[in-house]
Amino acid sequence: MKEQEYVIKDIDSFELKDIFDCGQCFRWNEQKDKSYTGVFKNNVVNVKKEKNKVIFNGICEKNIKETIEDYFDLNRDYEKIKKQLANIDKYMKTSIQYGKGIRILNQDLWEMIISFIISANNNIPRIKGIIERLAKEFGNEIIYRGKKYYTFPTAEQLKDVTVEEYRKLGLGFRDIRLYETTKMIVEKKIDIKEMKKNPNTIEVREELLTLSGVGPKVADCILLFSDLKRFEVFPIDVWVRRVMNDLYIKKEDETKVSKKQIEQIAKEKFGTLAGLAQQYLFYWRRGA
DNA sequence: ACTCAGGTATTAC
DNA sequence: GTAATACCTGAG
Repeated sequence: MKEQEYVIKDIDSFELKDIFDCGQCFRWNEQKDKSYTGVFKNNVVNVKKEKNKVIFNGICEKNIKETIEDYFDLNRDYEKIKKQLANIDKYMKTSIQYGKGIRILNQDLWEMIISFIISANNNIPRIKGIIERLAKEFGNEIIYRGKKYYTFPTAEQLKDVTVEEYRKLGLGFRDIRLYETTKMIVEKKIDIKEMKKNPNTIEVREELLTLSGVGPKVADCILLFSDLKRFEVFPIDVWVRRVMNDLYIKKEDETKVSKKQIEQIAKEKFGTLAGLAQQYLFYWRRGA
């Protein structure tokens, strides 16, 4: 396939570091020239920011302009969203200033399910390593600028992988979860295509929770970061618990703060934009 | 050697 | 329902 290019001038709310380091994705890596290269669906793309321009270059299955507009959520007015959230209080204002270039990517649902199962009780370098090894072992090769890249393996491609093989790739105790979840999806016990059509987030969440390795936090990450795009959820991990306690609850021991309390505060403060608020707060507190 | 990291599943009150 | 505990692995 041939390289394509797409250039955008004067775009708001678009900073490479904020987008790729805010915790939503695992397959974008910074290059020597400060650009980022990543693999998503059957595409390999390099993104570079120069002055008032953003340059997208890569191998895309379809038209690069449409591919990028969809993946980078370019048709959403983040300036408007940020204004709304910044009005809530001074903490939101601060965190939004910090992560002003964040955009929530439209990532593949299946990839997000597997990626966030892997993320459980794990650290980012290791999560990224595992995903790369999975892709190299079971995904498709794409050559871009003389270098080999690998697509995220489909459910079909993981169908016959054994628990032992996963263990060899360093999955650890998540091996069985990957195996079982893949099986459920391939056998259509859970139909992830139908999920996208269901506007009832509560129902979709319940369905996700039946998958092995998917608990409340992972389910919410999937809902928020995949192309399900449910902005009303509020994934609570250690960092979010920390920042919510620091700002709004102020208990001595943050680990004793109940999830319920955090959820309630998130709902009344942030409403349908809770997921976005979570991202700004998470990124700010973590100080990436 | 030992702790910790984007939690979940299991078991026990 | 809510609380305690084990769990692969590899980096610091």
